[in-house]
Amino acid sequence: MIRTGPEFLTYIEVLRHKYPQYFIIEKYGSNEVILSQQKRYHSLYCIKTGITKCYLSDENGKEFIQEFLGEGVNFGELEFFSGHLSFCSIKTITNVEVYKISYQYYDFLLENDAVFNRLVLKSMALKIGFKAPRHSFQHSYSIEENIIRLQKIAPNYAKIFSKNDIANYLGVTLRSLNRALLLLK
Amino acid sequence: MIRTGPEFLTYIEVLRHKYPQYFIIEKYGSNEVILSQQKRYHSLYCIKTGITKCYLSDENGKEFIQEFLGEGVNFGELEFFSGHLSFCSIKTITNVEVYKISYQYYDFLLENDAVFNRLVLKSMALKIGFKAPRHSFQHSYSIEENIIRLQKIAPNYAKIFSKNDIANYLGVTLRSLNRALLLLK
DNA sequence: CGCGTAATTGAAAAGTATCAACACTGGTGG
DNA sequence: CCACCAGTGTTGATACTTTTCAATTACGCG
Repeated sequence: MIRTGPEFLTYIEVLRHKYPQYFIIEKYGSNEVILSQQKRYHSLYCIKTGITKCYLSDENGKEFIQEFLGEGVNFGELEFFSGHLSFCSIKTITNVEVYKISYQYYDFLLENDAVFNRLVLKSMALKIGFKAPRHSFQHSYSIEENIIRLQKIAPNYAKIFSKNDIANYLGVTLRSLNRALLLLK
Repeated sequence: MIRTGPEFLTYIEVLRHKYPQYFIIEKYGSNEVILSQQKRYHSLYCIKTGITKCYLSDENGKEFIQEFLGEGVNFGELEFFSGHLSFCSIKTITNVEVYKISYQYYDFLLENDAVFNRLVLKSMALKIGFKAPRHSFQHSYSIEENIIRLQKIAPNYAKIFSKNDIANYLGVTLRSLNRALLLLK
């Protein structure tokens, strides 16, 4: 449920010793926006500690949560490659530390470090593979079944996420989520 | 609605002159399965001509269409990087020609051709950026609004895709799609 | 012409959203 | 110590949307 990228994070830590000036650590409290959709940024981010949510909001202000991101997951790379504005917003859930790498240095690392390059490719492949089946599954099964699945993947999910976030993650209203939880008891 | 990758295709054609033995052309008729989900493959594919659909099917046999793929889009790369089985199935809609590149050669090109490497990264970034907002939009708006959006993006969509495919793409039943179409008249 | 597939439509059932009221909690200030 | 408040969570009633099921028609092709 919370995607992580330990392999990527480990390698970031290695690179940081070689190029310390490339990596800036930023700290956030809970409920802070790191990236806002439809804006221009100039850095890649990689989560060092903590949990964030990646979401799109529509004009009514409703959040559609794509996924929860944990340690080692990077974001901001899509915009670098595509040249587009940011696709989604990133907001912290817990306290969060991120490594921030300017696009300039990111580009350098991609060109000159084959291991890094391959890890970036792999992390993007995993990102796609993670997102795709989620919507399909949620669509094919009832809310109850989706909750059961959540409980299996992350038994402590209720302690980490607010009810609202869970509802937005499942793509249903809070009311429907509550009814489904009642039926499960 | 139909994602394409002209830039990637152009470069594939260039590479093909340099390494002709790397690229095998395969031809398919309509309604043929090129990739089947949860299987192991050993090649990357890039669409030369024609249209395919990328979908996941659940145990009831229902297809959940992720996206329609057109010229220059590649698939089979996620499995190469992640080492997982195929995420989704790919089935042709029209007649299709694909370039097939073995993972071995793909790997070689990634390591030794920086332009190719960057195009692969870009195409993956676009793939993510294309898929993400779709489910969000479909969820936030009514079926009618989604159809109107389809008509704007692809005015001739009805000539290319069956009603069933369109319903599966929008994530609704055929019955609901038909009712929405009636209401629009 | 007959067959299978695709498309259409109606009626009932199931699922979900909307709206509104109310409970619980922790923190703040009188 | 209590009253108040904001944020979060809970619940009921109703309206609306979508699915399910079933029956029927239209179309392309051997």
